[in-house]
Amino acid sequence: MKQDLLIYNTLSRQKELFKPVHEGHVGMYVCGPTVYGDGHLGHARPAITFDVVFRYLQHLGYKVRYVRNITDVGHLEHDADDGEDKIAKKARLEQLEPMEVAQYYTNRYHAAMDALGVLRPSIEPHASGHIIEQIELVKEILDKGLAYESNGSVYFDVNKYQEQTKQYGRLSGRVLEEMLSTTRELDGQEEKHNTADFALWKKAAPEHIMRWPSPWSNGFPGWHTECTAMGSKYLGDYFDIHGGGMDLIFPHHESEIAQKTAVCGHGPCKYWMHNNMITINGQKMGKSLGNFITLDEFFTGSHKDKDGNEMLAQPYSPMTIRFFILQAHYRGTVDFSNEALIAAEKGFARLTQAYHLFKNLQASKESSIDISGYRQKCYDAMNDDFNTPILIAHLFDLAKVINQVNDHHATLTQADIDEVKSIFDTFLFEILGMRDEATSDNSALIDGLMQMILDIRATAKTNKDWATSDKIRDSLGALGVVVKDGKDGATYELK
RNA sequence: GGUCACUUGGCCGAGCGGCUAGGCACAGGUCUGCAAAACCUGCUACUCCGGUUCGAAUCCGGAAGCGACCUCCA
Repeated sequence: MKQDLLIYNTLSRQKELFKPVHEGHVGMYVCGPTVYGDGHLGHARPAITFDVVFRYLQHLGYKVRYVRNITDVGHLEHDADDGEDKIAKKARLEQLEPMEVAQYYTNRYHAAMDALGVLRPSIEPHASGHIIEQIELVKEILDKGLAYESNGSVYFDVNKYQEQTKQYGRLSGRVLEEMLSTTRELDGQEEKHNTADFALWKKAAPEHIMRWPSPWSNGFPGWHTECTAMGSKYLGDYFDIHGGGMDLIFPHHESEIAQKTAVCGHGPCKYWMHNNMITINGQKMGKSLGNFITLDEFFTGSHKDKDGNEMLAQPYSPMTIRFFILQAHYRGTVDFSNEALIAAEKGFARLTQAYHLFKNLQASKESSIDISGYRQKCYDAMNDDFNTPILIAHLFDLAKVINQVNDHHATLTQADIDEVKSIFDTFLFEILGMRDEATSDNSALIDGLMQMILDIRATAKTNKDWATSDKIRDSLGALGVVVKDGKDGATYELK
């Protein structure tokens, strides 16, 4: 089935019809985590957003190479003049090897992403493993005359680049002249010819332990070189989609475009996609503000803010977090609140409970509801710049249909039942990547046991032995099994 | 200070000029031994002020509020 997919391109600030650079193939690069701390809710957003993009493109039949990097070097500490690597600083504090710290947090990141149902990318390159490629990139930019060496560091010459290309600021909508007049005074700027210039290579201070030899100094690569170098290496000089959080548009992605354009004469990709932020009390959740809640804290339900107040009313399962994020469009902000999370949890439970009804849904000769348009409506939602909230609304409509059939308020033919189930399988599980948390390896056994127990309870009810029937229900309830009496007997749900 | 977004019912959240999503919460009802679930019904909103239009939450102008970026950040 051919689907016309529209993607909002930050570069043009409008939705564009997606046409891959190479027919049938898609190259996608997404900025991954800096592994020097636990992932928080903000990290879940791009991971889940682009996971859905990845899944949907594959569903449409594209062969997708998805690259998401691990940043384990290069980003400077807050006091940028120290020239001290974030990883190195944390490592010294904890008396660990820098790479040990990076590995530790990489493992924890992977565990959290697995729990959230985020598929592993095709390639997950580490910045530290691509120092040579980054040095080569710096050399090329120097050869083009668009960078200069200064005291062992190398800086990108933004002014000169701008004279030649007029491209700087195109992605972020910035005007260079204005920036030059409004940029704040920063320490350690004396090496730069201009405040807008950015580092391609940084000379390491003596105490800096993460360092590599280069033609200019023992040091480390600049903030933006890894994505340019690794993107080119694995996806070529011009690939399809580059993604990341909106806060990376400037300076990170603007600089990436500058670096790539300096070398190739054009930017790295055709479509730039940016997810919006998650806010907490209306403010961006972020490291610098110290108002973030880690994913593990969500899963366990315990997080104290700086005043010692418990922020989480209860634990939230990974699927609740995922559903919460997917219920908003990726370009809008999402405000964290317990109320919204609980609503997401209940909403998703509604969908899974409806899904569980498929196995004992009775087919009829005729369908009283026309469900023929739903599959395409679901595609239409996804095709409109990955409008997952609309898709979910359609699934809720179908859940209602299922419940109506189950209550004999509506009828569906077997073919229509199969179609609805197929839509759920395709869109809820395959594309949105939701996982049915009630299913487990023991589900067949549990199912058998539960049928037996419910049988006994039905007998008790027939005998009007309410004491026994209530005892069974209460005991199961204590174990987290909800008994639901219906017209055609009882069913159960694992909580 | 500069640039760019956003402001929808009790809460979350779609919407891209007319038919006024969806979820959660709430209220009434059906079913039930009771409860829960499900189903039915109700609740009808677009920050403000102008303008364009037969018609605007939706387009244009202005105001207010809030946020992001300009500095590591998803």
